[in-house]
Amino acid sequence: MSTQHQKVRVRIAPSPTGYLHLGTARTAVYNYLYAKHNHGRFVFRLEDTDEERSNDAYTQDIIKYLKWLGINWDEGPDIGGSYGPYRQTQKEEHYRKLANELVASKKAYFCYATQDELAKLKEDQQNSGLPSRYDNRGRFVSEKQAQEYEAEGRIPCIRLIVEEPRVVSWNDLIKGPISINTQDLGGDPVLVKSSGMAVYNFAVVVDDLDMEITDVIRGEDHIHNTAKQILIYEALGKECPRFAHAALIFDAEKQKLSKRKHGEFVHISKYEKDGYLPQALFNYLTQMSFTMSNGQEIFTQEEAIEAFDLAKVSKSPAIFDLTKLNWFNNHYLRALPANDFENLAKPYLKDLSLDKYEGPKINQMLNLIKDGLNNLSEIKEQLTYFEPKPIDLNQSEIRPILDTDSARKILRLMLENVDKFKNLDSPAAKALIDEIGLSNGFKKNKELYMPIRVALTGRLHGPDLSKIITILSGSGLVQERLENALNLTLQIKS
RNA sequence: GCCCCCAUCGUCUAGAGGCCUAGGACACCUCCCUUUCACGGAGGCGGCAGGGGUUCGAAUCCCCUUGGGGGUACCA
Repeated sequence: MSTQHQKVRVRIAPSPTGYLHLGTARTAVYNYLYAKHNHGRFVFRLEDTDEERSNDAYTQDIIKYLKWLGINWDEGPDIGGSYGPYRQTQKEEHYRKLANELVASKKAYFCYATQDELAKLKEDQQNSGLPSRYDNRGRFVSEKQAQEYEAEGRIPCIRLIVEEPRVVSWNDLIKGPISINTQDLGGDPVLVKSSGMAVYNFAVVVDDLDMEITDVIRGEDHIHNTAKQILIYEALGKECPRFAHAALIFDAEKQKLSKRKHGEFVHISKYEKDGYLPQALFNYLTQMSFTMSNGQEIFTQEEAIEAFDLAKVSKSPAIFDLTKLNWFNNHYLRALPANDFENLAKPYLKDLSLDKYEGPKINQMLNLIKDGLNNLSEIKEQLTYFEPKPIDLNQSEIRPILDTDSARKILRLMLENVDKFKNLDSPAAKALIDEIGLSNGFKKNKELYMPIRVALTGRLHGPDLSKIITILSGSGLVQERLENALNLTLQIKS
């Protein structure tokens, strides 16, 4: 194949009929890695032939989030390139011209069948238990009949003549050999709609030819399209690129990820908003169906480029596993330099009333919980007890810890010494708690620490107690909460 | 219905006929670290869909069955 001597050129060709989707992103990742691995070019093109559903807001979203993921293209509608235009709607004339040439060379024909006729055909076929397909009737329309249809005002579409039966096959770079009989393709496929716009399968082939695409890497939902497209390449007298079809991404019920069923969970923007790092998502998407030979799972984009190999991409579908994504994201969050983490985390504090804290204390809070985060949107829930609001101590898990003589004693002792905690760093605060406890017969155990933790946070679990006190000190909240807890447990006693 | 693709722990996978008593990761469980949680460390649970072949030998090759998925538009 001559393509083997050419420089690799691949593309991602989304249609702007929805926000950037996990499946599209994964396909983009594969194409990008393949291009970079082979020192080739990566092209971004818009397949906007569906004028009904296309929307510029979707285009902007797709571009934004592909870039967010760290995927950059060498040519595209936004940056241009020497193989443009990169939007199909700008190539309408071009497609039509090529289709007309196919008609002139008797490889295609005008088909005057109406939507109603086709619907009737389909219905009849279904009623008689036959597979529904176009019956190629338009091939045999006489010149005279055609003129009559024209006179009637019918506007034809253009269909490709497909030889049947015949086997179309290719060696898929992911799946291996695939063969499809032309009889199963549904009849002569439309090339140009009666609206004058090229149909997806035709526009794709023309574009891939125009852009000298050497490798087409896409989802396996395109396998039958590939057979049709190979036929179009042939009719055009051109050689095909190589094809690779990746298995789809499923949900936990093994259903294809879809906007309809999964809503915003398939949108990349959802993950950005929830506080997932692009490197985590990129890493997860890459390793989901691809394993490095040494088994390494955490890797940089550079390492992925170096190792990527389509032959090692799994043939079977993978279930999108949020838990595993969380693991990756936790890893990358922890790996972030403190400054970067703080800057990324700040926006997630906006729904918390933390005005009374100074910048350094805010940063301390964030670093307190950094190691346990799956994503940034978990920050809010984990820091609520720093807000100057009352704490609910009557929860069934919490209350019994306060209602003991020993708890009342330590709370009272802490209150007596509360001023001493001001301006202490956390090791000093820890030493002071221990000193207060030990000199009053406590041991360094739950009995000493848990009532304090519960009084201050209303929770059984959380970061280091002395660090919490350090941040809370100076706000007046330590004293207020110790008093509240003590009063509560004294009330119930009397 | 018809066509195509796929089939190893719950999930993602390693495995290209002997290295497999099937390896790793996530999740889960136990223990350690520790005042709690998280992080980290050490263990554990758990799988070749079924049936026929081929072979001295099969998770690996072939066939059938079953299961899952995708496609069957003048959508992309």
